[in-house]
Amino acid sequence: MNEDTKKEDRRVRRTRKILTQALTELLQRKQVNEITVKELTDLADMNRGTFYQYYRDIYDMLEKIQDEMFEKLDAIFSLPKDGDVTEQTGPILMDLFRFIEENQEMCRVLLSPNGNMNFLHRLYEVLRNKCLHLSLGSEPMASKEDFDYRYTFMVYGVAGLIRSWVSRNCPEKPEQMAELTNHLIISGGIA
Amino acid sequence: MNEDTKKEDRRVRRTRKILTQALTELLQRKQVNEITVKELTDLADMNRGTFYQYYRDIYDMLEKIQDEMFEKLDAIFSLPKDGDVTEQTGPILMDLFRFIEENQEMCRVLLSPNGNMNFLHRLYEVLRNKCLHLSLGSEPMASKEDFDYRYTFMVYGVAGLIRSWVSRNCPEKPEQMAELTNHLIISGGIA
DNA sequence: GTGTTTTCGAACACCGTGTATTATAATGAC
DNA sequence: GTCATTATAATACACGGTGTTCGAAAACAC
Repeated sequence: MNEDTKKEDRRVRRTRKILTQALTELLQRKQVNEITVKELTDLADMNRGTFYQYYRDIYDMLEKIQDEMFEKLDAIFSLPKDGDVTEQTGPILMDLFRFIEENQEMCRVLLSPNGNMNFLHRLYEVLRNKCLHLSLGSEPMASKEDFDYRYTFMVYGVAGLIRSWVSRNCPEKPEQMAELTNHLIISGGIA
Repeated sequence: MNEDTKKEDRRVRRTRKILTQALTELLQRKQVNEITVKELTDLADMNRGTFYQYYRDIYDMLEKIQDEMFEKLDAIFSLPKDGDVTEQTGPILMDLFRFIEENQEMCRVLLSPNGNMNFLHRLYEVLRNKCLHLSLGSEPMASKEDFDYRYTFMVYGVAGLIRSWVSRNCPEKPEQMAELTNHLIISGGIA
């Protein structure tokens, strides 16, 4: 029994899981704003009042699900790595794409047109702070703003890759995507 | 009296304008899902029933506002250009950034964390189909998928530039942004 | 001015919301 | 297995926004 589960009753895990599954299913066919708590709990075959024991409303639920995802992601990036390769983006990107593949269903939904802009922004922050520490020093000269725009260009580019990948149901392997990404951000004139 | 206004009663224009202004104001301080029709029409000092004469609900309104924006944008890109410079992205990007600057308030809201993923996707489509016709043929060899990912990387990169720009209240001139963008997509290894 | 169109004010039923209460069932510790 | 604890179910409730309707008043185009 690990750190995550020991605090939770088995019923709580079950309830959260079923609710999340139901929400994922609903999000695949309609927008968040069209989803009611009643509808969700009906689909989950669950008492409506139980929902409110965990979430304030549908949006709160979606946010909490995202919180969980980014907590896990942070945990992955906080793991000690072999040797001292903290400057290498390759292995980090590998971890990233593996994680996204594992959570592709939710990622696909959240990055779709019906998705959530906040999710994209949080992904952007993670990419920027944890995955893509690049030195743009090789460029001859650039202002602070210039640097920032280049960085943004690159980070959003990677976010776009991820969106495209999951929307196609992840046909490429995470390793391939990590390699492609690495290539694009290096040969992409921003390195 | 031009094509756009002749169909509309002055009152209709006024009503639409006031409602749009009120929505823009509300969107700056709260999320879409927290906005009610009652609240909107109260702020607009307008009968609630009048709202329903034009929109089904808040989301419908937001969508129709976006429709208008992209219609205008399409119109701009359909304008005949001097000479035969259809292969040049520079002037097109200039038009694009000028348009975004003019509509920066709404763009800022729609690209913020409280924003609308559908708007980003539509922007993506416009960029891809109208603004960034690039030949990636100079690359030695690439599969169809590879090409697509590179393209996505670039287009999302530009979308990121736009988001970053409007979120800072457009400190740079549209011309500067067009130039920067042009530089990034050309020297950006994708050319 | 006249006919038309829009907005307003008011009323209405409807339904999801959020909360509370009690009873029942599942769980974990022993 | 027993027991105390905790989660879920069942039900009821008031509340408020929704979406629609109607006639009256106002604004409009000509």
